[in-house]
Amino acid sequence: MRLREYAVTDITDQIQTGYDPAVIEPKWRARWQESAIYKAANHSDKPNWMSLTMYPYPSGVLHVGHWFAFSIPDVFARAQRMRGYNVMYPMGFDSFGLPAENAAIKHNIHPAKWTYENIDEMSRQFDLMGAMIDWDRKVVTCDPEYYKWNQWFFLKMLEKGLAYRAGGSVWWCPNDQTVLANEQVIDGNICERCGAEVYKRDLEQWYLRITDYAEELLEGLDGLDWPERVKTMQRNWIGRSEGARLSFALENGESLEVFTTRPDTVFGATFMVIAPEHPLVARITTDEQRAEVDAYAQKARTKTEIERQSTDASRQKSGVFTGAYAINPVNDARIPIWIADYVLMTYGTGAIMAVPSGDTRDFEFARQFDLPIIPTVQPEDQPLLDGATMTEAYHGDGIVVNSGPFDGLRQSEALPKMIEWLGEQGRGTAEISWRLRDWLISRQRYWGTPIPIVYCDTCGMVPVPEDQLPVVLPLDAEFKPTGQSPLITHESFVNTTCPQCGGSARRETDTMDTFMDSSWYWFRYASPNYEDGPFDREAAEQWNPVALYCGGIEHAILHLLYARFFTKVVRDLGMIDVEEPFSRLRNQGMILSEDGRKMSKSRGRQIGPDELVAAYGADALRLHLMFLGPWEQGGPWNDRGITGMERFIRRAYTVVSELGTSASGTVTGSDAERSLIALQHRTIKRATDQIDTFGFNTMVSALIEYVNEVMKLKETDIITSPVWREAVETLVLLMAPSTPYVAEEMWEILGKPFSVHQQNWPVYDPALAVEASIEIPVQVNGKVRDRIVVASGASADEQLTAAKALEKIAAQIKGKQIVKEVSVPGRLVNIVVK
RNA sequence: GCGGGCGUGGCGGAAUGGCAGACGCUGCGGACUUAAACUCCGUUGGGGCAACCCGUGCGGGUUCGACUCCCGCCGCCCGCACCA
Repeated sequence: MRLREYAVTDITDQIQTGYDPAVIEPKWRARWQESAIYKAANHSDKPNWMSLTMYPYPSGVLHVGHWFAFSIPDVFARAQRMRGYNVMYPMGFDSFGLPAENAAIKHNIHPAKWTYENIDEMSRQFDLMGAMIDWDRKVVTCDPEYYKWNQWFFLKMLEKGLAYRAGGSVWWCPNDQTVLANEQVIDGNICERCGAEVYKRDLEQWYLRITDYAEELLEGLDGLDWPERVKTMQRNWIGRSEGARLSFALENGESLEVFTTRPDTVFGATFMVIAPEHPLVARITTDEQRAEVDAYAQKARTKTEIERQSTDASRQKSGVFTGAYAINPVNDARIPIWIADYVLMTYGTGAIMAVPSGDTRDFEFARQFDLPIIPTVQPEDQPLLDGATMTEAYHGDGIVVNSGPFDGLRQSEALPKMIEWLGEQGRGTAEISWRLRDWLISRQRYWGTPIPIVYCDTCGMVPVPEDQLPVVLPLDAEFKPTGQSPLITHESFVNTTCPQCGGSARRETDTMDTFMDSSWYWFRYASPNYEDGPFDREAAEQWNPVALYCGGIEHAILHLLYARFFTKVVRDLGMIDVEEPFSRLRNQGMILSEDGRKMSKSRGRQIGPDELVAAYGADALRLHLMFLGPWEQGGPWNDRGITGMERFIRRAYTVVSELGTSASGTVTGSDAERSLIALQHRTIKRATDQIDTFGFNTMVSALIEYVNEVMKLKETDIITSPVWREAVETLVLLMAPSTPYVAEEMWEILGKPFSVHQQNWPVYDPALAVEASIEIPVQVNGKVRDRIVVASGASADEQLTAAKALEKIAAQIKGKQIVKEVSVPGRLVNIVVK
């Protein structure tokens, strides 16, 4: 209804220009739907190209940030289609998740109702945008037909030992009332979703063994055309460290295992540090030290992770001696064992050998508690290091000292030899340590996929058989946040029979992390209604790996790492032969509100596209979003420039409308014609190149410049030439991906058959792009003093001669000595004088 | 602390080592109009009447020529961060 309102105020305007988005946009939207031109067949004589964009959460309405994220990939998809690909631009909704549940609690509306209503509204807005979405492939993850396959994947992973249940210390969000995966905790202790402070709890939960694929997930990054930033973030997260595991004998007969990346410095290990939570602590602490150790361990437990890991300069190392000693395996030195909170139980073995001469943290600790320091690497060309006087640790290369048989070697040579030697002695082995932890997928919430497990009093934990899937999420549950899954109180869901013995049993009531849903959804697009599995292999092979994936940087680790993991699991299940899901990744920047802050719904800072579409049309809004700046950069929203885009469209529309039958003359081969052809081909090249490099802002510039030039020519004789017609047709074709509605309208005005979106992209011909003559600058001492017009293809000498003949140049060089003459054909002339 | 990115008019931004500020917005002047809006034309980095001079965060360097490359700073943003 809103769409109509604008016509009243701008009615005179339309009479003048004829361009009326309020009329043409609904017209073509209906036509596209009727003719189903955006349906992507799985098979075609053209190469397939899936242009995937991270599907949205159905939060309610699309704001301009969504348009930014979705309309620009649409431009790309449309261009790819015109360039000869069979393009699929699918869309779906990531529709399980907390906001639905929160809305339910707050507004007393069922999550399902809320979710499906939002999906309807957002689908409408996608259509408003003019996106070439093939809705027949829509994926909605809260549909039982979809989440059934989440459960199926879970069971397959269980069979393969990739899913397991285990107890442990896990992150708990008191606001969302659920546990979280490590990846969902940011800045040490903040919930990625809601921003609340999270803390650790000991709970038994379901995990997926993503660590089995750590090596492959790391190596696979090298071959991907992804932003370097994202790859770096994943590498950091996976955190591979090469080193060795060493075993230190204890005086009670046990041994203490440590992981170190610097086994070459083991001769400099003067004490050990173990995490306060380390299980050995209780057994090795001496009676005299016990009170102090217990007090420290207790204090460490209550500290938040962020406090413990803070590296503030003000913060000093703390720790307590256990009273126990370990034996350094290489020199039998008796060294004290301390506990300190700078050693984390969650990394390595939870214990370290401390080498204060080579590690900054150990150095600080040694100085703090007056522990000995023995240098093991002597930097070359520097005074001899002395443990008593060193002011900081040295971790560079140098000559090995104080290390028995290794003295005199270079540190870099000693490292592998030392590992080998330790191995021979049975005191250590080369080892690789990872920062990556297994993926915790249990959530104590309602609006998610039920985990298909049954607990039977006699059989224990029993997976729900495949043929009984899906385990349907009951719609009549009480979904209030209690810290337990709301399903617990749903008697008819919980109480079931054991699939093995038929006796009474209880269902698992936790649901899955919604990142499960998004870890394979794009496979589903290939065969969205397939019933014999998550996807039809043959169909999926037509579209995978995904040629282009667009989405926000915020998923650099979370979703993108999980999706890569799932792909490798799917491959190992023999379901499809794909190594990596997304060959090419591009991240859009974030559109902020006008005051530069995040466009959050709760703070009312969302800018809705409907009003803008009503006022300017979807085409103008699409152009405006393209033109804001580099797509990968984003920035604060403003609508100031949108009128410029509207003007551009009107000009194009005017040129097309006035073409008529004027261009029915013959080609004369005039300079004007040649010049227009050259302009046309240069513009084709610019537009084409800029699509490939995601330079959509400069692509729009190229189109605007083209229209502006063409507008000028409209007043000349050239409009009788067929060259003119071709130039105008090219304009419409080049505009088609960016402004799909008006391009379609203009194509019709030109008398061309439906649809402009099924035409071929104009082909650039370098030979035709050359102008007869060009203007180049003439510099004296690097400063532009004048310009000359030369025939294109003029030689360096010809340019120079012409330049010197210029009055201004002659004046500049008069009475001076020419030191050097630079003449670059087609670029410039520079005369250096003194 | 480590890693990455960025710094250009009033604003968004553009520039394979070759005319800095394309393109758009805004502003200013004009045409059209009874008037306004729309549209169209011109103009719009600073200084100067002009010739010219100064200008891409700061300081050096390489080069005939540097926003671009190199070295050293300053500032902002992002990621990682006691990971052994």
